[in-house]
Amino acid sequence: MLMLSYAPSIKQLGVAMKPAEPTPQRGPTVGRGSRMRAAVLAATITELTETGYAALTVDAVAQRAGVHKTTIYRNWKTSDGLVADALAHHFATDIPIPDTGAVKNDLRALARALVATMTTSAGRALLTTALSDTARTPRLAEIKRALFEDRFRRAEPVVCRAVERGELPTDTDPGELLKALVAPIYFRLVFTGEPVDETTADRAVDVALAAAHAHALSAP
Amino acid sequence: MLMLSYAPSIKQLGVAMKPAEPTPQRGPTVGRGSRMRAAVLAATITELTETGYAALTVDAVAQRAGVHKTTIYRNWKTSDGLVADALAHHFATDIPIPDTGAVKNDLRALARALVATMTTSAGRALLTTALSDTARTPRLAEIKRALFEDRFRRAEPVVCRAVERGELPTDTDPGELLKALVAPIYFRLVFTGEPVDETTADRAVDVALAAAHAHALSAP
DNA sequence: GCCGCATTGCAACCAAGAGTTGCAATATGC
DNA sequence: GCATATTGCAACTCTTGGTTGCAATGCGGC
Repeated sequence: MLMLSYAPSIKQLGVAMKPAEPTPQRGPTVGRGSRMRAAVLAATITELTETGYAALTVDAVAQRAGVHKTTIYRNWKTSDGLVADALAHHFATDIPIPDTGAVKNDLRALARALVATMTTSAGRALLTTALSDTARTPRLAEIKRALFEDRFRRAEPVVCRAVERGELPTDTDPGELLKALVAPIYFRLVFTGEPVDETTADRAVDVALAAAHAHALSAP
Repeated sequence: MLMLSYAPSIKQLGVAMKPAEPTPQRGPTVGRGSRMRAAVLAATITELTETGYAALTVDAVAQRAGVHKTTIYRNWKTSDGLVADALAHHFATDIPIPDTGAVKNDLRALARALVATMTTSAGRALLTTALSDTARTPRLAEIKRALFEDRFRRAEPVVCRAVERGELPTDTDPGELLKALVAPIYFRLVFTGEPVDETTADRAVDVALAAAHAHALSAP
């Protein structure tokens, strides 16, 4: 399905992707292994954004990374594991939790940050990959959970503080409100394909706050 | 096995298929061709629900349908076309548009109908298939559009009638309200995997109505 | 500087699925 | 019953996923 014509300059392109900054958690092994790792993960992300998850080829990733196919198979058990590893590595940055003193500002910051990350090419690749077939690939399902659900949990204090300040009804469920906040954004990204920008984020905030004030977001 | 009937809307979707009627002037021929067709489409749905779209093989569909692989390749141009055809047939039933005289009841009927169709095994198969890789398979993208967006357009009169009755603010945008209605349902189905039932549907109605009354769903 | 060892490159494999083709068998509509 | 279109069947090619044995090379320790 994927035609791969041999390009002699691929090795030059692959190395220029990401500076070898492997963040070795264990000290001594800063050998070629980690350089290979960084190159392969970067190449995987690039391949995901360009050809998509369904058409991803291990050979293409290997050539883009300037590495042989066998090396990838020896360092990652499956191609799903490779993709999951690359996505987790690329999206490992923690979302900053705002605390401006006003719910509306805090939620706007959260929603806009979400829109910002998901409208990048890597963000779209993450969406299509995480939603592709997680039922059969536990590793991807785990990544999905980590990248979507766990971010909720970190954002819940924003809602709790608002309730304590009296800005929101006491029966407001933090998880419900956050889901009501991001659901329309994800829906547009995944289903309708409408353009999503800061206006979309701000409108989502208004909808979620209106629902909370109407006591429609109490604990289920 | 499910019995499938012909749906005239398929041809509007542009799904690649060979017309089963060699003599169109004399009505549909109920020869072996259409029996084969029905069996193959039903087998495709079953395979989708059991093994998923990514792992779908034409051979498996053929064996399940009691048909040879060649027959499928001769009647459908690509496997994507087969899947698109099967999904379009299976979900060709128009959602009934309620008109009870009260918005809340109408929206509840819509939301509950959506939940009912999407919580079946075929509904889940539709979701995972439509979200798998629509960027590279135009036919699946078209099916997605037809099955998600177009249902909105048919449901818009529900909102328009409510505005005319004075139940909703005059600045309410029908599309925005319907998107706010279904987004949390799809979000739970696709992302969080929470159990989705009629309670979820009713809560989505409350959220959407609260947002509309707060003028948060005006035209964008 | 040199050496041992782990890692990588390489080519050759195997397995499986997509898709095609020529021909025989068969059911359908007349 | 017969002509014709449709299906079954087997064999084939091509691509991709994934593995293996062996040679080559880079790394860290001395």
